[in-house]
Amino acid sequence: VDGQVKWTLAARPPFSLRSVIRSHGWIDLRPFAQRDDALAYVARLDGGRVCEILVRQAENGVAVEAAGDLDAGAQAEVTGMVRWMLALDRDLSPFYARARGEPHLRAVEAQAKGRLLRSPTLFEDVVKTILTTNTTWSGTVRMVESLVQGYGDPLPGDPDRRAFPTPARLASASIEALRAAGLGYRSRYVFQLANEVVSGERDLAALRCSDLRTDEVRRRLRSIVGVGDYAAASLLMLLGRYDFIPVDSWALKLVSNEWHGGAPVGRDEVEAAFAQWGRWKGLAYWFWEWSAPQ
DNA sequence: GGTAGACCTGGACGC
DNA sequence: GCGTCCAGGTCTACC
Repeated sequence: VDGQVKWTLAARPPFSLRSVIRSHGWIDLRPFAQRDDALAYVARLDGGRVCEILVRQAENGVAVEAAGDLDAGAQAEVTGMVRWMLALDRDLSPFYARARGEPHLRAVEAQAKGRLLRSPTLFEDVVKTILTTNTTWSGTVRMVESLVQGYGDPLPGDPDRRAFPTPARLASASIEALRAAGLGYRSRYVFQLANEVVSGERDLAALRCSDLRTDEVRRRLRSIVGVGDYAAASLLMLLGRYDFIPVDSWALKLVSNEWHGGAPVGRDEVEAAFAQWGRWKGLAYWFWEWSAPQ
């Protein structure tokens, strides 16, 4: 259509785009997509403009490409988004130092594992996380797809692709409409969160700043209706706080096979298995190379 | 502070 | 074919 802007961003080494993309399932959720070796994302910028961002591995970081004639302000906004989505500045050196002594984490440093792909806004990640609970992964993919198609702003030139819905757009929907979109009982949670954000009653952006204690961030996340222990731990991981393990049925299975001979275990056993990792507990769990076949 | 029951939905499994 | 169970859990109502 119109022009393209291309620029590069440095990452704190070691960095691997491929490892970020594979860090968890988020890449399968719209508006993320994978295009060959590139990470694609349909972004909605501040003024409401929608554009596609393409990110590729570069020498010491990533090359960013955005369609359309972005002015300096828009370009700066995209830069901020990409830095956040890929956690380009994250320093994992203490984790890597400890991981060197652990055979089950041997590969993390060499493959630059540890960064988790995240959405540009915490709102989007909270909604997506709520949509992972008590369902299958294919269900999550379907629900996010439905939300984006139904309420996201279209990409000019390719209106089948859409940005993630804004809180305002979701707040202006109805619980019934969201339920009909396939969210089931979770529609109430998404609707309420969107309304809290729009009214200013809930400041998710504030949770991104790092000077709050992890306990306090966790308390605030848990106060979102629909966010329980698992979802809060998951979101804390995305925020770079690894003190809690997102214990789901899968985690129970893994720990049971690894250390308990397949006997049923509970949340406590999962936490205990990784307690020695302290503030790196969540990462050690997430990137653990399990010895038992899954 | 801890634990049954209910909850949208669709895919997997047993009969 | 149909019922049942359960999934990357959480809420609510009761102890």
